[in-house]
Amino acid sequence: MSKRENVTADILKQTIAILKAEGSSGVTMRQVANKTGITLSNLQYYFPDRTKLFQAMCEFFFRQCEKTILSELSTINVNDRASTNGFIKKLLEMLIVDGINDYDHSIFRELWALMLRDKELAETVHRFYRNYANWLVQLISQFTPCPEKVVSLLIPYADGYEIMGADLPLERNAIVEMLSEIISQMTRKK
Amino acid sequence: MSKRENVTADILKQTIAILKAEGSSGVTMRQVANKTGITLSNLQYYFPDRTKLFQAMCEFFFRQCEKTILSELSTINVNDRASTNGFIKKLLEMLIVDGINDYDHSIFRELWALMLRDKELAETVHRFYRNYANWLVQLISQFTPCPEKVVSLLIPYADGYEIMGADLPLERNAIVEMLSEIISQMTRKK
DNA sequence: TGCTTTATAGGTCATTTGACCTATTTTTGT
DNA sequence: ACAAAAATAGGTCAAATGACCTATAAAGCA
Repeated sequence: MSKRENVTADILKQTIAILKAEGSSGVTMRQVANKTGITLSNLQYYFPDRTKLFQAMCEFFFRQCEKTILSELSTINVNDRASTNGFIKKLLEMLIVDGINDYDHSIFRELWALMLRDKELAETVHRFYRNYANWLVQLISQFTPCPEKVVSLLIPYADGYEIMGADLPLERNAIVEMLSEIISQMTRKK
Repeated sequence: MSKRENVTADILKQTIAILKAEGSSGVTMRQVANKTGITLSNLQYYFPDRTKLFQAMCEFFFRQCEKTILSELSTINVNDRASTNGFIKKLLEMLIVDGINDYDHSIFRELWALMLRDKELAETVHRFYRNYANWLVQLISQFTPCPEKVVSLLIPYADGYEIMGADLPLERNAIVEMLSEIISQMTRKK
């Protein structure tokens, strides 16, 4: 890896850490430089302005996210690829989590707000979601005849559940059970 | 209404408008004062610091939200309270919308981010969701034997759909149809 | 009417911040 | 080894911001 790649990776990691800890208004050029252990001028050499830093951070974050998702899903494939129900159950256990237990979730919340006023950022986020959806459709298509339906149900639900799942009248277990039933019914019927 | 109530209501409306237009970092004491047409000092007389302004805005916003939801739902009750399917379909049409078409949705995104670092704000948001869920359970209980399941499915899904529904493999119509089927199946089976 | 409370106005101050600018120093390629 | 490019450092500046402070003006009330 070149110097440039190393330093920029360091910068972007620290940027994400600050975004998580202090929110978007906490991400100042000076804060990022300090946390990275470089000078402000040096940071500005790599990222001339704040907007470029944010855009780069966003792309870096999603690349990292994709890795995380892939490695998490590889856990499933080993054990439960045999039965459809087993696979779906594992998938649900993975997707339906409280935001408090999800390290990346705070970053998503920040991006959902930031993308409202930054079209380039918005496009990056939407591109991630489209990739994620397509990729999950492919994965699931071995287990159900209607992968698009399952994915269109699960992804939005998982995002919403991270936000306010703790305030629902049903416990997580009951919800996972419910979704599991819904999906197996979909799979049988079609 | 007393002077105080009038002025504070004006202030909070403008605060929300700025939050929507420019995000949380755009909400400065001076901006709010200007938009409201009062001086900075006068604003600080009503809200001594930024934190108090945010907390008050959040509560004001949710009060306003509850009114909106109630008036929207009163639209349904007149026509379609007769058939369960009709009611559910109308409810879905109302809940499953793209965030871009929902005026309040930007504010929610800001609050989801802000509440990560403000416990008081977080409690206010969670209280809103709990109220909303309880209230929707009550409303739906006339139409289904398992209102908790329906609500636990719909609220998180609606929030998630506003965020990334546009990136799903299925069109909105197909999704509304799918959810409608899921709910009527729930209602029949139990 | 006069007195007290409420409301409004103007100003100051230390800090923070992003964007520049101009040296040096280090690395790279020849 | 040396010229060119890449990287790092230090400093400046104007603008914005939250928090205060003090002085009027308006309203409410005795």
